[in-house]
Amino acid sequence: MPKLVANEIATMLKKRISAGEWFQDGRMPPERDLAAEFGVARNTVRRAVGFLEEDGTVVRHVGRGTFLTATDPTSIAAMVSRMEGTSPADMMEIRQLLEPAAAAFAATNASATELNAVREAHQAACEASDMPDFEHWDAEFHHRVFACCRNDFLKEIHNLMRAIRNQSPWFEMKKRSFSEERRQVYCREHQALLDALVCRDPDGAKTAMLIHLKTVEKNLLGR
Amino acid sequence: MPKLVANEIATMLKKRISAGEWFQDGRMPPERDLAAEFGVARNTVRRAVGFLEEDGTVVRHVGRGTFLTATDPTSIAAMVSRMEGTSPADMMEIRQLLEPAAAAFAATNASATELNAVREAHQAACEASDMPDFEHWDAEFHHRVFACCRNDFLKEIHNLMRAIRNQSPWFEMKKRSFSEERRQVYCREHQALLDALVCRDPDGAKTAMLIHLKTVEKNLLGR
DNA sequence: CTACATTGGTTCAATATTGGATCAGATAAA
DNA sequence: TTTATCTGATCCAATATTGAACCAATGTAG
Repeated sequence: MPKLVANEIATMLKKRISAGEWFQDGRMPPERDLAAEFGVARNTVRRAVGFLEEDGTVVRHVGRGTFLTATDPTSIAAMVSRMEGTSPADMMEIRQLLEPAAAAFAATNASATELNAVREAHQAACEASDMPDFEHWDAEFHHRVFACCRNDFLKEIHNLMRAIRNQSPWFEMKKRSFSEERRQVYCREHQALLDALVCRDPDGAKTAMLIHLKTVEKNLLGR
Repeated sequence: MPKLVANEIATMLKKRISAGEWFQDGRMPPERDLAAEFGVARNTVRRAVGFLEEDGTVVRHVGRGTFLTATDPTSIAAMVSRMEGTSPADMMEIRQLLEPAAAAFAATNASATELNAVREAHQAACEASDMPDFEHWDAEFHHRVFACCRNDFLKEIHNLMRAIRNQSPWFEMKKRSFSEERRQVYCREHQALLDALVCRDPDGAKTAMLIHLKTVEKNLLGR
């Protein structure tokens, strides 16, 4: 069941743990200190830490303190939690690695039905009236390109990237960098990519995707 | 200025949900906040949210809040479990996409310390006496190349691939395809890659990695 | 060893937050 | 007009948070 402030505090604590905050001695600050730091009552911190105790990321001892359990860095859960802290710059670098290649795969592998799905997402993005609507169809467009690749693993990697980018700090960033002018540029670039796909032109698709991602990077990171 | 009706608000909310706005903890803002944000009475927001509740996209709890029900397709756990079923062919395709690029990054970004770590893993693999030992240092060699990339996300993707390949069906496959002769080929190819890295030759490193992975693919998939 | 400070464990009453429900009046469309 | 919808307001019920006090286990200084 979802929780409120306590849950948010638990999330913050997890982030700071996975960022390596208290790894030197594995000991967390006292609950009273955390309460003061977060500006909430100790009871609330206690609930938050209770959640961490439930998933076993932490153990508590009366009179001694709260300690991190030795998390296996090779566990998939640990990897995923580290991935969630991916910086926008790192993410864009990998997108520029994967997505042009995916576009090239798509040009040779896509079925007519799949290409139609890409086209539909493109048109919906072009007709979108506001930022969340456009954002949705933009993401859907990229996702449907990956769906054409016939490589399930690649598709899942893209799902992972999409999920990371859907987290709130990213959302704020995208909202800041959005403008009607940029939306129209994106639509033109999507169109170029779509054209290359229907022409079954792998190199053209690859190039079109790379150009598009360079634009996105410039808008998002401001460089 | 068009008037906001409950239905329109409902569709706006749906868009924002599908754009990933509140996925971080699945909790929507309080109705009173939404009412203020949309500049509309709370009753109207209540009807709008009521529609979302009817389609089951949302559940409401008195005193707690309104929560998204859609967790599944975007759940990271679900993605990872799908990834675990990745076929060797799909995996090799993505390795050939990522690892040559990673090798190129490594050639330009690696510190001397990191290059030494790569060399150590290479030597340990060359001196390995049995297949599990070699397998370990081989994986470690590739991992240390990724560690040179200065892109944490890329490093984690490689961790993920490594974890998947460490599962038992993969191990059996690797055991079948192993031979002393092949081990020596791998060592020579690793050496070529290492040489390119210490020469700070991105293109050479990329090519060496690609050649190596083609060999691995041929041995593993028999084609 | 003793005395004291620190820290997590527990409980309780008061307050704040949040969704649920209803009503009278205003506004707009048919 | 009639009908439907939105508004602004009020109260209720369920849940969360607060602030405080006290307990028990542990560590530390003397």
